[in-house]
Amino acid sequence: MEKAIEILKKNNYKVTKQRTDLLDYLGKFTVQYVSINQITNYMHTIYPGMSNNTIYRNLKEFANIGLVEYQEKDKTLVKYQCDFKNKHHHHFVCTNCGKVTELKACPIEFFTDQLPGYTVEGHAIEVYGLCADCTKKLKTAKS
Amino acid sequence: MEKAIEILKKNNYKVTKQRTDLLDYLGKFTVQYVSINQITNYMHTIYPGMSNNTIYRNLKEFANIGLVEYQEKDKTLVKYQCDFKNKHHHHFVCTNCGKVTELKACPIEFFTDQLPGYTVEGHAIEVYGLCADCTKKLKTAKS
DNA sequence: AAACTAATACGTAATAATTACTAATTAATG
DNA sequence: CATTAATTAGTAATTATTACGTATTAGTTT
Repeated sequence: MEKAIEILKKNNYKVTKQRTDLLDYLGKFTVQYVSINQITNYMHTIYPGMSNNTIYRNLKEFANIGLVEYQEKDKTLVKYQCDFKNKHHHHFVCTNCGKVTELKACPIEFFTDQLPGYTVEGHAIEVYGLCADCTKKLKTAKS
Repeated sequence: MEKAIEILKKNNYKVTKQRTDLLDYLGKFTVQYVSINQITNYMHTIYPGMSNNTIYRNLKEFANIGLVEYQEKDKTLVKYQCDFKNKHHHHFVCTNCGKVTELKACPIEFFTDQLPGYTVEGHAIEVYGLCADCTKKLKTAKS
């Protein structure tokens, strides 16, 4: 979590105990998402009166500086950054076990190529299905 | 709207006046999204006591049979199907004027190729930026 | 190390957005 | 036109998010 603290400081955010505890918790979720609701429940065990505002604001700020990623399909789910060296990437989400796999290649040219004169500023991509493990399990279950 | 009614029937959905009126209204939105909230307001002018349930359920059903498309980024926005001949496609959304442009090519192989052993069931893609018109306008505005 | 200050958090409430559920209504079928 | 299964109304509950004034605190300065 040292890296997260550094990034906070680098972006002129204060390092509060609420933030470090939130980041500590989020750090457990790098290959799966966790619901904001569950985060709130957990944080309330440490800070019983913690404001929703504080949680929502911090998650947004963390996302802005690349510490946290929201799930595209369901914005009530977030996870800790899984690749600090390549913050721009997309995810495969297993619909069975929830495991998240980072996608390396990003084919944005595919789209920019068919949009002459347009200014492409951003894009969202997310792929769903069964991870390799779940594919195996479900195949053998059928046979 | 004849086509929409046909598709409803083909999928064993009853053709109610609420549905036809809803589809009539949605039909105005093929190149831009409309908020569910605005839809509700409009429908209430025709059916003052119309239930939220009815609107949400119908929108979901319409989406399932390809009559309606949700915006990926903001699920409170929907639009009428813009391409019945190629229902699987993605959208570019102009962040300035809201205009939606259909993307033709879909590079899903890019992702399946890097996911050996996985079962890819679906994906969501959406591209954002300025459409050609808004790009021009904003360029000339600067110069 | 005390004081300062801008950022952050609290506490409470309001607002959206969505879903739930039962009774009443109605489209489609024969 | 009678039947029935699907659909809708009406009402309320739940979930998710935002708002805002006050209090607290991290980081800085004196």
